[in-house]
Formats: sequence, structure tokens, C-alpha cells
Amino acid sequence: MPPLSMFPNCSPVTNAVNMPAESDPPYVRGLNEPQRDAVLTTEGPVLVLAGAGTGKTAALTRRLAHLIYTRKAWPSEILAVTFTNKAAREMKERIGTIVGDAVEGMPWLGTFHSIGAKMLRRHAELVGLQSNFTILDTDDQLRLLKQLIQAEELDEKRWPARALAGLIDQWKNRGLNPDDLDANENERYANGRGQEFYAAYQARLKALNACDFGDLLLHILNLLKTDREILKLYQDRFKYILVDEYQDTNSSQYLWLRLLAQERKNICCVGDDDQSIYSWRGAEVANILRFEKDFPDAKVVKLEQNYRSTPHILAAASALIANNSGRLGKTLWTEEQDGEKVQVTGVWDGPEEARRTGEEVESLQSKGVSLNDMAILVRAQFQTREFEDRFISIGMPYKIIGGFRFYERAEIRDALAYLRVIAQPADDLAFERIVNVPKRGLGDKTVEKVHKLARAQGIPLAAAALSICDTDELPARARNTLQDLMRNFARWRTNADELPHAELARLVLDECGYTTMLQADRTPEAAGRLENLTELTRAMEEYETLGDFLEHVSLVMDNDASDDETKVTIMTMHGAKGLEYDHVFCAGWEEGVFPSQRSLDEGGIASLEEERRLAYVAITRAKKKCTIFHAANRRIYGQWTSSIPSRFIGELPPEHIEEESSMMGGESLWRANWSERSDPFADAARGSTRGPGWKRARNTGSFNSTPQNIKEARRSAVSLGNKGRDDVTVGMRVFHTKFGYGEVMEKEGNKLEIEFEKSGQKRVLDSFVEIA
DNA sequence: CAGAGATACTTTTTT
DNA sequence: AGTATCTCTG
Repeated sequence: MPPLSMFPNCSPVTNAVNMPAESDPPYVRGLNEPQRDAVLTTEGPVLVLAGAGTGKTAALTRRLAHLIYTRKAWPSEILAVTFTNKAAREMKERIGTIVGDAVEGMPWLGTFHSIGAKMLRRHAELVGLQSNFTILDTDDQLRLLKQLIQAEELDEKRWPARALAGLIDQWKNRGLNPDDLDANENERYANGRGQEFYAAYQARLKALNACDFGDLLLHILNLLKTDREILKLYQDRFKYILVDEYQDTNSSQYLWLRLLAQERKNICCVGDDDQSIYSWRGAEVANILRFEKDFPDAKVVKLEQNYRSTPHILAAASALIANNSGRLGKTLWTEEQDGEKVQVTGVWDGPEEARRTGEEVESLQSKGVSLNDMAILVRAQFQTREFEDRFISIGMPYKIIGGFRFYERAEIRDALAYLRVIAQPADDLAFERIVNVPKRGLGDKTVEKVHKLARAQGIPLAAAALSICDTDELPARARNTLQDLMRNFARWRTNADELPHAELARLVLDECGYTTMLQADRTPEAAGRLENLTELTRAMEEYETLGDFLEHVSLVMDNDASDDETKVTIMTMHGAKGLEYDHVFCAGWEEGVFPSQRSLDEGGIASLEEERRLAYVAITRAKKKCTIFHAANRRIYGQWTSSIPSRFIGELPPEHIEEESSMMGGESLWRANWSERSDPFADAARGSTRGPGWKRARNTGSFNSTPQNIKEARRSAVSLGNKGRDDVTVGMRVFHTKFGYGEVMEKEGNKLEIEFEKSGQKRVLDSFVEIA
């Protein structure tokens, strides 16, 4: 690849028109044929099917650079949508290295949501909002819905706010307004009151001058659909449209794109159906198929040469994903030759998994591999804990991506709530959040009265609070406190005009007693909370206005603390999409964990296939080596459960993997561990519903060699505890065929810790000993 | 009204 | 197991 720095800041050339299209501009050098196509086919619809590690981002950024460089469009005339803010940032950076400062003028590069927010601020009044509307996060949203449900005196147990939130989200993702719901959809909440609640929620949002994530898409979609002028405005503006991770777009986003691209049809979508892992969030892989229907003359480019992984890794991933049906079908290949096989390691339990991973990480580190080149991928957030514990105890630097985000912490949200009330007195949710934080004696009773007044007069809570102070409605004490608070807010609002907002934040935190409260707090977390607040005010300094900052907070809530230290990364597989590491450790590949129990219970085959795509994504993150762990025992919901290896392990071709079990007795022990728990239906079902994975496992005699059907596997993964036998007790002398005589030191379920006379202390299964 | 204690519930995955 | 929310009591 030629150094692009040879063309530093290459500003758009003036004679771009004369530039022969076939000559090689600097930014296409080093690209393969399909990549070149993807970059240079600027006119008309283009669909790029890009397999994992095929240089998709390179092609994408260069395409953008090409458009700018050849002056086909100003940076401000390109709509470029990415899936995450991080991806947007990276793309901006990479384009910057090609076209220099021109990238600064790319206002329309971002996620659908951030672009939606930007548009909505301009046209807010058209949907009944003011342009300084608040973007609610899930927490606010949930509280709001709870209030609605309570107001209707619905049984919250039967109709949880969460469920309603999920439905509304779904509807918005599908581009459905309350009026668009059919009877079927309506029936999905509170016996046919779905529409009613959805509409009430929307009305409430409007009153609060707020919108949720889904609204950022839906409001704009509505505008594009109904307002010809607006549609025209954006159709004219966006000469070129570029969409990354197209397989993860939902209906709403798809409809956006179709409307916007209708006129010029210069739309380029890049995606990989095999990496679609967000259907639970409304993403529709079918959008890829729809693309070719809507744009029949679309040029389809397939990127299939993989530059990332070794052949073994690639082969393993390809074989795995081949188990899915209805794929568009790509054949990834690589010019690389050697490389290590994918390692599959069975361990006893979760802690051992973490220990082994730690050891491998240390060993790699001692060989000179940077911690930054290693990652541990898990299915669900709770799995990170085991690793965190272990890494702390061995002093291994690590970072956990995802999990609680900075702006989701209570103290941060409290601080922001204060600022929100200052910036927007109508923000009831924020007001409610902090009215009694820190505790100032304004409890439920007081708040309820304020609420009542607010509802009666149709005014915001803050306004109601103000006027209730003029009455004798409240006891003197509460009234004085509330009055004080409201005076404070009035003063802070004046301060807001004079002080930089970071200063204002510090002042408010001090004066409202929040700082004092934390200082008085003796719990170990308090110090960290104070630090977080300092960090918050520091971060605020980077933004022009409070509004800018708040927008950043609601939309760009990722917090990769920019630390320069090298650390091992621990994150979910979802979080790993789009990333790559030399060494990848995949943890917890067990039935019930991965594929997750939920996907097995509900969602059927489609959901299982999504899990498989997730597995595919995980494996293809690895450049040099991929290690997969599965544990025989794991604590789930605080309960020890035994589980069997994930079916996905069985789907990996034997010639590309290397299997290992850390347990003595190897496979026989595995078998023993769960063959005992016989399922009454196991015999009947045996051999009938077995997937391809099991077939292979049986032939090669790996650990999961006892025939099991899927149903049984599910059971054992979740509902079977380790009761153990009760005729063996601590202190008893027992005999083990391999280790001889010994004394039971500890008993935990069906596991025994035994001090053997000859072989020392071992951990064995109770079924393997007999009473001596 | 606040703190203690009981009890229910949790774990996908994210903008 | 841990937390988060609800209920009771001072």
C-alpha cells in the first residue's frame, strides 16, 4: 500500500473533471479488483457485500475520499451513515488522512440517530417540539411509561413498563406511528390498549419537549414522507449516500434511505448478511434483498478476499456459518498460508476459565505480544465479572468495554438532571430525579402534592413547585425547603448566562449539597463518584454550549476512556463487531450461555441462526489465533449449573481445530458429569433431532460424545442443579479407581475435594468414588 | 420521612 | 449472588 501521506492534505484538484477515470488516484492503489469497483463506481446504486475482514472499511473510506477528491461532491453533500459513533469517528479520521481538512466539513457523517437528531433540531417545530428538545435515555423513558401505567391503574406486574417500552421501540423501528397500528399490534399490550398507551406516551413526550431514540428516526421519517419540501431539501443536498453495516438497518432506516435516494439513486450500501446480529433491535437482514428489488439496476460487488485471519480461523468460521440457511453466500478466501488452528479448551468451571485465560494472556505477553492485541469475548455482560475478578487478583491490566457507561452512573445522571432543569424548566423527569437528591426532606408526600397541582393546571413540575410555595398546601418545613430549592434554581439560571457551563456545573454541585453528600459518604464508592463528577465537569469544557454537551451525552454515550496504557480488552461479542485482534479468547461456549437460553427458548430457528452469526463474528475477529473455552460448570443466577459444550463447537471442522480438556479423565469425566442426569425422554429422542454438530462430535469422540438432543441439552444447561449424592459426607474415607484412598475434605454439590493418601488433594465427581 | 429488612427478580445484545 | 424495589417500623 503506497503511503497516502505522499499526498498530504490533497485539496480537491481544480481540474478534477479532466482526470481520466481509469488512471489510478493514490487512494485506490493497493486495492483489489472488487474493492476498486466499490470505490470507483460512484454513480447509481451499489451494493457491496463484504465478508469479514475483506477490507470493507478501506474501500468505504476511499470511496468517500474519491468523491471528495474528484469534487463530485462537497463533503457537506455526502450522507454517510455508520452503525456506531465510534465507527463514525474512525472513518472521519481515516478520510482525514486522505483528504486532509476537507473532512472537517462532513456534517452528515454519523449514526442514523445522530443524523436524525441533527435534522430534527432544524425542523423540530414541524413535529411539535422546540429545537432544544431533550433526548431521553431508556431510564427516563421507563420512568415515564411507569407513570402512565400507574395513572391508568394498570397492574404493573402484568403489564410491565419494560414490555411497553420494548413494543414502542419496535413500532418506531418499523416506522409505525400510533395511528398506524393494526388490531394485531394493538392487542399486544394490556388487552388491546397498546395504541392508547403509545399515543399517550407520545403526547407526554411532546409536553416534555422530549423525544426518545426511536423518535429520532420516526419523526424524520414522518417528515420525509409527508413534507415534500423537506424531502426535496435533503434529496437535493445529499448527492451521494453511503451506508455502512447495512445488514443492521431497521425498517425505519431503510425507508429513510429509500426516500432520500429516490431522486439521484447514488446510494452505496455495504453489508454482510452473515454478520447481522441486531435483529432483536429491529434490524432486518431482508433489507439487503430489498435493495436489489428497489434498485433493480444496482451493481453488486462482492468482497471475498480476507486480509485478516489465518486459513484455519477462516475455515472454522466458514464451516460454522454454513449451518445457517438462506445466506446470500460468499466464499471467503485468503492468500495466507500457515497459522495456528483454532483451539477449543474444556475447563471445569467459570473460575478456571478465567484462570486459564489469564495464564494464556500472561504467556503471550511474555512472548512480546501487546495486551492491546488480545481480547476476551463473551456473550453477555455478566460473564465479564469472572475475568475482572481474576485479572484484579493477578494484577493484569484490563478494560471492560460496554457495561455501565459513564453517563449511566447515578451521580452523573443526577448532575445532568440538575443541568437539565436549569436549561429546561419543563423537564419534569429531571426535576423529579433530583428534587430530593441529596436528601433534603422532600419525600413522596410533597412530590405527590406538586404532581397533583401540576396535573391539575397542566404545567410543568417546576412551575407547580413554585406556585405551591405560595399556598399552605405543604407543611411549613417542606415548603421552606422547596422554596429554597426553587430560589437556587432561579439563581443558577442567572448564573448560567454568565458562567461557562463547566463552571456552572461545579457551582451547582457544590451549592445543592451533592458534593457534601458524597464527601460525607463513607462507603468505598463515594470517592470514585466524586472523581466521576470532576471528570464530568472536565468533559464539559470541551463543548461549546450546554446544549451541545447534553446532545453528546444522550447520543454518544460511549466512553472509551482515552487511556494510553496497554490493556486486555474484555467485551461482548456484539461490542466486538468491526474490530480485530491478533489473539481472541471466546469464553463460555456452552449451551444456555452461548447460544443463550433466551434465544433457544424463544425465537426458534431464526434466533439460533442469529446466535450462530454472532459466533461467526466472534471467530472472525481473530487475526492469528482464536481460543474457545467451555466450562462444565458455571454459576448462573447464583446457582451452580452444569452445562454441555455449545453446539457451535461441534460445528467446527475437526481438521481446523485443536481440542483440549483440562480435566483429568478427559472426555469420560465430561460424560459422567451429565449423562447421569437422565432425561426421561432422552432415550426416545436419542438420535432423532440431532443437528450436524452432534454428528461430528460422535464420530470424533470429543467430549460431547454422549448422544443428546437439543431439548435435553437445554434442560441440562439450565435447570439441572448439582444435587450430588448424599451417602458421601465430609470426613468420610473413600476410594477412587485412579487416585486410591482418601478423605473427603469438602463437598460442593456433586463435586468432592479429596485429600488422597498417594496423590494429594484433587477435585473429583462423587460418582467416581465409592465408600471405603 | 428515612432506614432497615424482606422479597422478587435478574442476564442478552445497543442507538 | 447480587441488586433493586417494596414494606414495615421508629
